[in-house]
Amino acid sequence: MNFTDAPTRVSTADTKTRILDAAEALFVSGGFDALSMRQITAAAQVNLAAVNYHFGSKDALIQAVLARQLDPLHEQRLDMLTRLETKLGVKLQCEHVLIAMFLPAVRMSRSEAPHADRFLQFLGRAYTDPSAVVRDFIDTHYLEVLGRFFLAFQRALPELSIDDLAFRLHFAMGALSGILAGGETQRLLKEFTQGQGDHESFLLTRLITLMTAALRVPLPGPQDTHLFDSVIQLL
Amino acid sequence: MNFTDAPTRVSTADTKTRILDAAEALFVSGGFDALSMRQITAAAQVNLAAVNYHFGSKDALIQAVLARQLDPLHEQRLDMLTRLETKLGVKLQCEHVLIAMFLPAVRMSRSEAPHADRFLQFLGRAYTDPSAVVRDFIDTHYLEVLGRFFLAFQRALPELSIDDLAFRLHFAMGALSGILAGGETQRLLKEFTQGQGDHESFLLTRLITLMTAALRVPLPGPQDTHLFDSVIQLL
DNA sequence: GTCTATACCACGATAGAC
DNA sequence: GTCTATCGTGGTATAGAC
Repeated sequence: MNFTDAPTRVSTADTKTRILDAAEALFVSGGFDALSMRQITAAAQVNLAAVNYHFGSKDALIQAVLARQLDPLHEQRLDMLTRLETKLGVKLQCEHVLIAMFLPAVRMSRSEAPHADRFLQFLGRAYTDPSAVVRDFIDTHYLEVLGRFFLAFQRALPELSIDDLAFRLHFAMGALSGILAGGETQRLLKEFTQGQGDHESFLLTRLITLMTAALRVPLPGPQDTHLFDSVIQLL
Repeated sequence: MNFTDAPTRVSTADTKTRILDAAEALFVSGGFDALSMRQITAAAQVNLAAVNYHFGSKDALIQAVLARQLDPLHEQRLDMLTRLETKLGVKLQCEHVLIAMFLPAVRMSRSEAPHADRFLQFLGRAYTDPSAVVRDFIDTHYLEVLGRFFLAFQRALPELSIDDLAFRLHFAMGALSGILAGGETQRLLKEFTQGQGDHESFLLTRLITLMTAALRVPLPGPQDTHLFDSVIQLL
């Protein structure tokens, strides 16, 4: 009496789920560009038109794939931030906020959910994929979470103006993307996956240290450009 | 006796140059994806097959467009770095190296070359374009220059191990991309273009301050993860 | 050597039959 | 819900004119 089949290579689940699974696997392998409707439908063993029927378009399909993985992540991020805020109150530092951003992803990759082992690979793809569809979705889908984290950063870094904080957060988030996109990704993922606590702590601390430095360093005033001007003299 | 024509909307130059100009203009407007062979050849008033004949492929064409603008930039960057190194010797700081990376772009945008005014727009596109072709070209084309700058950073930051420096440079360069890709781009470009020295100094100093902070902050040791561990306790 | 006309194949999307 | 047929557009390849 096997009404719920064990997951096999080609799932016996309904068409919609089969399409989602196939698209997700192909997306992790090669990103959005290297992914055609004909490939997806062939892998999922459904008809070419099925994607358009169930999701409306290729863009909508990839957004459904992204949402299925990112929604729980964002939930955990918000949850962890809330718990840290209530427990620490005014003692909340920007390091804590950064932890609330990074730790849930590591945690989820170790859960016992269906594709948890591939989760960090998926996350790396999603955050670094060059296609406009993926980037737009990440941005808009992040808005709510980012707004919540922005407020937390504001409280942790009251000495920064709103504009300055936005500037530096752009800087710091870009830096994270740079790390993920660069050659360090594999090493990071390996450490994240294999690390038994020590590596994880060390690497997270490392990332958070660099980010905190950029978030906390005081800016020179408009008149305080001695170094720059003196260099100009040399040229 | 006008053998050298004044630049008009549709140049009377040879086919190859006309294609390059048309592709460059369209690239600045909408990026690589929003750019088709049929659009390019129509704008350049040449046959569709001309691109393939002269450049081999659409990818090769865009690489030629990129090289025409970026080669002089890299030359100036290396030149400025060399001059700073010879003048400052062991007193070279990482701020100076960063200046050698950023200032040439600002300088070139104010030169009297044909399309100098559009240069920063072009640069913004080139460094943030999501397409794989553009990114790969930028990366590989940068390798020589980046290697040279990496050595300069090594001398300016002898306390960092090679691995650590590589990690932090990825971080810092990703941050720069984040700034360029984010909503700050327009403001930056505007300041860069309009600024008469004060704004330029201030913004460059601002960027360089954040980067220097991330490059110079000491990392906690492997055992020194108190903050992190204490936070873990809370959750 | 240059340039043109044209054919080719893969893509995403859609209408309409079943 | 599912399928087939087909459309428009993309990059590319080539035969042949000049």
